[in-house]
Amino acid sequence: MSEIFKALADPTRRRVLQLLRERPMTAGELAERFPFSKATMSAHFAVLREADLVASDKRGTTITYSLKLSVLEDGLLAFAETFGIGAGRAPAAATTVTPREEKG
Amino acid sequence: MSEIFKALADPTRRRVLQLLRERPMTAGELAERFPFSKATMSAHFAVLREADLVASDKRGTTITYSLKLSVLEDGLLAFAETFGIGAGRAPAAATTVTPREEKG
DNA sequence: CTCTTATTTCGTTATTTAGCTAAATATAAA
DNA sequence: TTTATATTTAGCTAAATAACGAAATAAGAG
Repeated sequence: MSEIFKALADPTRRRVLQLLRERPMTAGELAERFPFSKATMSAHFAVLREADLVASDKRGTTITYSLKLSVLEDGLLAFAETFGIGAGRAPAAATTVTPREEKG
Repeated sequence: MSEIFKALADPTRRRVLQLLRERPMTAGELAERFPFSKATMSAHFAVLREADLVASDKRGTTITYSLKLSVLEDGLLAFAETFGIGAGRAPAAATTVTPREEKG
């Protein structure tokens, strides 16, 4: 959960995800759309991979990234539901919050 | 947008929001439910305030925090809709992403 | 005014993050 | 093998973050 939100907290990474929404793209294709070095972009890709928000497919020398929309969707939905937001049946507010640490 | 996700990226802050979902609570009430100093918790509250996810009401010497659920809801929904997630009518993927910086 | 309580702010420290350049790796082509 | 291309990794710096204890602030009680 934290990893997803951390990934989404950076505008560059959000834009990468938006680009991948249109179609899968290689690391280079993505990188040239941003004013940062390829190394910096590679680090951003790593964060997105950590959060499991993208899949990477190595083909020869190029790596193609694609959006794992279902992971993003499930993550956001799961969080939203704990607040009774969105589709969920708005679980009663009485449920005491479990003050447990992440399953990390 | 970044500020909301940054606020949500920390598990302590997510738990604070969950607690506030039940009822408004003072800074002290909230703080005593966590294993951190009041100063540290105060900093977390500041981040939540920055993101406009909580309202603070000063009454005498105590400050009562309450969840601004609509801000959380609108924020998540707005983001989700750009991905065609959830309620939204799934806008066509053809829309080119605007590579603009945050309005911050 | 003084004391106590509630909360924040200040000053410090350790860790993480985002950016860079340069170097390493891996694959394909010649 | 050498060269070129695509990408990541390594090493660095500056800035941000999360934590602490101590000091400051604000307000009510005596």
